[in-house]
Amino acid sequence: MALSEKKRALIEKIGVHFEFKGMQPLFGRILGLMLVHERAEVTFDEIVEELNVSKSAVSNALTFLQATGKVAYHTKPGDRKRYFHLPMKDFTSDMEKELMEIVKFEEVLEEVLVERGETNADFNCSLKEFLNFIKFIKMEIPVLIEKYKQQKGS
Amino acid sequence: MALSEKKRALIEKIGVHFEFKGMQPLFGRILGLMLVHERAEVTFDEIVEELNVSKSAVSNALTFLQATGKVAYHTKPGDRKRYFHLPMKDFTSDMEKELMEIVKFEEVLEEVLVERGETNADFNCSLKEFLNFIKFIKMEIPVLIEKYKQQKGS
DNA sequence: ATTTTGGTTCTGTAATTACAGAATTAAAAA
DNA sequence: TTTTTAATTCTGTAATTACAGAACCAAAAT
Repeated sequence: MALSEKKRALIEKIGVHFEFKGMQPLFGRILGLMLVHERAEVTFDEIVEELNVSKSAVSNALTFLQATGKVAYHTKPGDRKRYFHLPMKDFTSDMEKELMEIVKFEEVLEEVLVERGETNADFNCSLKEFLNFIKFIKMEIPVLIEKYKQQKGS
Repeated sequence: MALSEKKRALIEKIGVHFEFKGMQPLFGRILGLMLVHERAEVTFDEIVEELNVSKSAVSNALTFLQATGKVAYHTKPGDRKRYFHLPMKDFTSDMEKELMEIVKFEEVLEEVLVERGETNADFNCSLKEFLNFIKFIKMEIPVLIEKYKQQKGS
């Protein structure tokens, strides 16, 4: 299955996307390959061949991606290969985690506020406002996601 | 102004937080210093001394942090120094940008869907569902932030 | 006019990252 | 039993990152 030029370009684009999120380049490209691949699943060797990388790199990448829940695999009867794929079932909770990661800063800011003296009332006030805002977002994100699930179900 | 041990620890913690977001360690520690500092503003030299880093490192960091809008400075009459600080006014739009960054993936996924054939209806369907979800979140985030502003104003 | 202050820019480097390649292993096939 | 397949693990390395240090520069103070 030779990939089209367009698909190859997309894999690179997806790779860059995940690289921006702190992942190693190859890790993101593997996710990209799974996304654009017709079967939406790839074997170890297919990754090696399509992306032109070493087996060691693929092995490390798959170990990491599986450990972090980004990738899973299934097997087929009478076939020794593993078929790696994206676990698409629960993307909502994935997204929720990502969104909540941003508001994690709340905890640190709370500590900052405790540690700060009273000499700079203006700044302390801004900080408190910011904290209120973060807390608001933190509370509303799960509500938002629940709202989506409701709407979808109806 | 000698910083307390607790504040120093907090600076490191904040540094790690921003390092996780892809920033250089020092960049995050400078933001941390500004957060815990009583005056909530620091001079170039104060950064050098409190964080025990070179002037070049501080210069580079401040250039970057100002370019990306994370840091600003003001001056004082009869004082040549710049007083660097966090621009706390518009943290809501900062947060909005961060949240919207996550849903940027929508654009790439849309391209993926266009490029995929019809052979894997199941996967394509999951992809479409995921896209719907991302679009929903993308639409609702600005609404959420507006809601906060309303509530605060009243 | 020269020195000092506040900061920048350039050059080098230790440490880390992101792999490649070879050796290795474990299970299944021949 | 030997060989093949599917993957892992270990070792090395090119490239990049995150700084330090020194030289430099411009404006203000002396």
